[in-house]
Amino acid sequence: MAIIDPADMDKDLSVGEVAERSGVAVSTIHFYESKGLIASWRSSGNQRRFPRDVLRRIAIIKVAQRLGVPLATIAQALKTLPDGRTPTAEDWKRLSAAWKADLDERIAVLTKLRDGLEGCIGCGCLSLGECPLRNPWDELSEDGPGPRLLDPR
Amino acid sequence: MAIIDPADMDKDLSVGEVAERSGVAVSTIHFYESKGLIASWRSSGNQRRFPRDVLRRIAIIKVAQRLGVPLATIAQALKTLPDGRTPTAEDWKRLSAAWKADLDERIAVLTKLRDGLEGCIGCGCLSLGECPLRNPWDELSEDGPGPRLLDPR
DNA sequence: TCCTGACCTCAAGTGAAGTTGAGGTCATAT
DNA sequence: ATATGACCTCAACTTCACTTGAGGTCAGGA
Repeated sequence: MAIIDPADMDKDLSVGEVAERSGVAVSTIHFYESKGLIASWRSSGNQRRFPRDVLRRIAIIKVAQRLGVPLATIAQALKTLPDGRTPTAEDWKRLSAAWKADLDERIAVLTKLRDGLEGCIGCGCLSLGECPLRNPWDELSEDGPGPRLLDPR
Repeated sequence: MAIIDPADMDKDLSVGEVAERSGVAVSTIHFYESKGLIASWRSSGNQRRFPRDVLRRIAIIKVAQRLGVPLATIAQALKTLPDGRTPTAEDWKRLSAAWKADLDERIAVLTKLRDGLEGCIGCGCLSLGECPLRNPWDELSEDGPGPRLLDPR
């Protein structure tokens, strides 16, 4: 396959074409489909055929991942989009605004952590019960009290 | 065992005592030992006995993890500390300063990402090759060019 | 007709940071 | 004497986001 005939521009895409045009591996596309992030129909020979909106969906997935959004959350979000319709700028605005809020919060958490660290570099006590670096509840609280994994990703 | 006899204050600690005083699970202590992050000797009955400096080491491990440092890196750093000697404030200063630099950089990366996102929320193009959100090399470059996982943790 | 390349499925492996479980030992309290 | 609780080892399981591999199908070109 050498040159794309303009008449084919609105044809659906094979998995290899999607891989090439989106920059993700074929296996990743299979994987995303298995997780319900994207959808396809099958050709007569049982091959996947993807509507073109899959490219935009994959773009959204990849950006969201850079923002630190887990795939399961992305899947939720993508389910709010009409099936097979290319996500509009409006859709993107809605999704990305939500993710930006998450990102803002993660930045805030890390910044507080850094400030706490700054104060503690000189101190060095690290005592459980006194050191703000060791006790998440104080100024560094992330998500309210209660037992919680200390994972500030 | 009810009240700690002050005369026992300089005794080595069992794994259960370490767990209680450090706030981590016994299984985690086993795991850290298997990874070389901490060390112990064995009692006559083949039980682990930890020198008291293990508490401070675990404190350092936990703080480093909050900062996002992987265990393998922490292990490297801890190997620069004399065996069995409680890490001094000086030691802590050295280690934490290095980790703070990492943290600063991660905050910087996320901040750039957020700014890029801000610009792109209105745009919505997401095109591979044009959108700064999709192309790590531009203003958002993390670590120089070359193929690289897009994982801004 | 045969070969090649793109595609298919399903299972298993990767790595990080542990957790869980089975089966066994040891010391002490009743 | 026995039961309890703390400890021991080793293997397998967990989650996330994929990748790798084995074995098989299908369409087009020489």
